[in-house]
Amino acid sequence: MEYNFLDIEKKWQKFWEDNKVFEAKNGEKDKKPYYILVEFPYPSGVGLHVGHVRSYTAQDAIARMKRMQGINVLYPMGWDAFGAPAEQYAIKNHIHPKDAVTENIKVFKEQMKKLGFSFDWSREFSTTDPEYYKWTQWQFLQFYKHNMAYKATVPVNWCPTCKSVLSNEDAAGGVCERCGSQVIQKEKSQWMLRMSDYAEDLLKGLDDTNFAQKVKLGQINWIGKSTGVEVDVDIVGGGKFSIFTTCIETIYGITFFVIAPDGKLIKELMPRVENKDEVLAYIEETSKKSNMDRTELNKGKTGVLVKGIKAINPINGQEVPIYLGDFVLGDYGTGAVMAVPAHDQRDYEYAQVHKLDIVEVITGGNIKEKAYEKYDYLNNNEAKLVNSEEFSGMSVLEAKEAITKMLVDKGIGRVVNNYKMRDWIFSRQRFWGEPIPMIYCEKCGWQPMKEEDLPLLLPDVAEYEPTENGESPLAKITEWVNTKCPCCGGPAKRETDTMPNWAGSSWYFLRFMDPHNTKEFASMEAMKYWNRVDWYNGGMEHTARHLLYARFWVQFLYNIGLVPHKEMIWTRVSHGMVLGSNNEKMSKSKGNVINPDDIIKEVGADTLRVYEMFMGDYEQDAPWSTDSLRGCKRFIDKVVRLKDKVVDGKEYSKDLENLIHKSIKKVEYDLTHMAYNTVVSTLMILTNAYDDKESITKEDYHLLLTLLNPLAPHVTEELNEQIGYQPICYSSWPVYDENKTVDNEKTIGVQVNGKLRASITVGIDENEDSVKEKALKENNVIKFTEGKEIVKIIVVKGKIVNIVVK
RNA sequence: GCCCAAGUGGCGGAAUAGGUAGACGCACAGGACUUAAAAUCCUGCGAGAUUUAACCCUCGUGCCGGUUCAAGUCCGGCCUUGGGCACCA
Repeated sequence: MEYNFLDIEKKWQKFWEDNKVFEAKNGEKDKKPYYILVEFPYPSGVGLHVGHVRSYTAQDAIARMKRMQGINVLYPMGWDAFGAPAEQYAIKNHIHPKDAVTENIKVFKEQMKKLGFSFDWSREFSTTDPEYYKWTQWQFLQFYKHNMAYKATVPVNWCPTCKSVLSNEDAAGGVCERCGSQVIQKEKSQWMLRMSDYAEDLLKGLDDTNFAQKVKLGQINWIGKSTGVEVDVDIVGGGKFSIFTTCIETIYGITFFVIAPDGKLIKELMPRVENKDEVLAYIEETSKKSNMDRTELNKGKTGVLVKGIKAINPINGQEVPIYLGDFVLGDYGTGAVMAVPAHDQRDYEYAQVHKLDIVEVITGGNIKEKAYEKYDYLNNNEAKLVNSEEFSGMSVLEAKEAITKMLVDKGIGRVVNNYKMRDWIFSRQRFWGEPIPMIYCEKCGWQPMKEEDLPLLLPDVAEYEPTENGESPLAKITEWVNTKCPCCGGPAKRETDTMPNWAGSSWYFLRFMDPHNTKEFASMEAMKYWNRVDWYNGGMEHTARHLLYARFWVQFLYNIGLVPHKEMIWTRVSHGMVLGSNNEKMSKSKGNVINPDDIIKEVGADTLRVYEMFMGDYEQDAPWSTDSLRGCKRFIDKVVRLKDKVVDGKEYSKDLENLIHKSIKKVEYDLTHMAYNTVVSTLMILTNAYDDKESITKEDYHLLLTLLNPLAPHVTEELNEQIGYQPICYSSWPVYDENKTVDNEKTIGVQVNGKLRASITVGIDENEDSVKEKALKENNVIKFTEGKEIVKIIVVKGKIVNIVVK
């Protein structure tokens, strides 16, 4: 029997929409609130990906089950629609990005509706809506007013051919993605957010979340805390600088210092440098290299001696040379390092290239071949200091402590933490983003716009190309740029850079709690009601950056009293990708892309949903298999056919009761533990058991349909209606009876010396002696125990018997 | 290089607290129904030996070792694949 899934799915989608079944109400007191979130998509021109279907279905299933359990579920959807692709598309096709985005959103929304996701559409918004970005801009002003936003000159990736600023992604490999020319570094004045001030709080805040461990680790790695000592170093003939090290125990091994070519220090030293030309040339060369070149090519080998200036090793007064090397970064630590070639492989290679001394200060390695590094000597209890004056003979840990203490006591050392995480570069030289609401006045400097003048709308323009010198296209619109200074009223100019894509997505989950508020970005009352995002699902690719930005944003809002928790996201989980059938990432060029629309037409949304839940471990990548999809269609068809076996009956069939209660328990547990694939297999087992019977009761059938409903909502509603029940979306989730999930009898294995030899059926409360007796009577057990001494018999109740013989 | 995850049949994968490895599905093979096909139903399906036949006979969860009455699961050491970070001092 065929069922007409296309009509059925349309019918129920309309029913849910007409009856506003999935709209969540703020402040509902009788129900527990629960906030389920999936990352809102970037509405690209290619439409929804089958990967979206996987995570949206998973969260949808939880939402549907929880609603039936009487919980007030918030499951919202919106659009993260600012960003470069829409702008590129607009440039190519000469249409306004707004129009492209509107069109794409329409397609996405239609696709989502066709999949039957139970989103609360009444809360929908796009980050590109002025009513939304008004508040993004407002929040930027709060950052500014609390001295958390500032202007700084930072190097950006610059393509000299396209005359355009590139993101790190577009400049991968040091080559412009569009035209292939060499990317260089160009200094630009940019808005920055003081995110590094929050490094420690972002680290500590993780304790107040329930993020998956790998997500936490991703955050920790990104923040990159390291504890070490900052030491002042005097320069021969006056002046000084500082270095940062995590290996202070090796300080006697210093044979040179290396300073960053892009740092401040070399600029200060310049007047005293004897080989100015050489040094300047090296600085110039470095500035041409993108970060990619600096990190990937010529690792640790390039550099130039700074002639005429020597530094003094602070611990023993030795004079050593100073080098310029591009492996030292101007914006990490102090922009200068002590080089100990004997105990750092990078310094070691550098010393070899530049023919510098290598002095061993920790025993245990073979420094003739390579550096004896931290990782190795810390794991060697025998390692002792040498060539280190009074510290010689100490263990590494003793020396670390003693040397630190001495430097601190002398006032030339400080214990400090450094973080890899930098401040957030918040400017983009792009049109399609939130305008930054700042105004520059010759007299008053940078001034924030008045809050009541927000939103600062993006103007309509005809051209989206950046200017010759890489300014945002907004710079070309003089009538928009020229304005009055909010402070003195004199002539002033607007900031023409826009915000990054990450801005709008850093707080959208707060807006969903109160999306129509015109007075605030979200009321404290609404946020207190929903409390926080209970369950946030997204791809692993966003766990580092998006999540970190969002947490930073929220922590700032918390610190100025605008949100109820310092962490507004409780659980964060990630899903695996849906790969092409060839086990590779889906892409147009590989020709392995599956379009959900085609699948819906062919087998229906319910089948697609069930298949994507069944395809494998949710957190793991899984390849697409059309054969397996058909198997899921067969399963749904079987459920449909079961209707012919239904007879009246308000109770579960006696012989199914046990399996039914077990199934309820397992489906409920697995759904909330992301074991979606076993939810499907459990329901297949139940279906097969029904199918083995001549007839089943209406109640049996209704139960199966209810359990399957979160995954396959349309067909289950239809069949449920046909047997005369009220809609499942208005029904309660079944409650299992623990007593009825337990088997009265169980078949357990009997082992002899750990090898399975027989199986016996035992009662649930059968005493140990009786079980032992049964086990020993088995023919095969006798065969293996005959003539041997029974040492002991282990009986694990309901599980196994193991007879140990000698 | 560092960090993380994962390695189980022909394939996707199951095994919730160390307790009968391979649930469920796919593919494949044989059969039933049919004029035929599709659909459906039934049977088999890790490897190997042995056998007239059958069997819980042996081996088997990436490799080597260990702990345990018992290891896919725990411990130590490797190998491979995928992902993230990467000259971070």
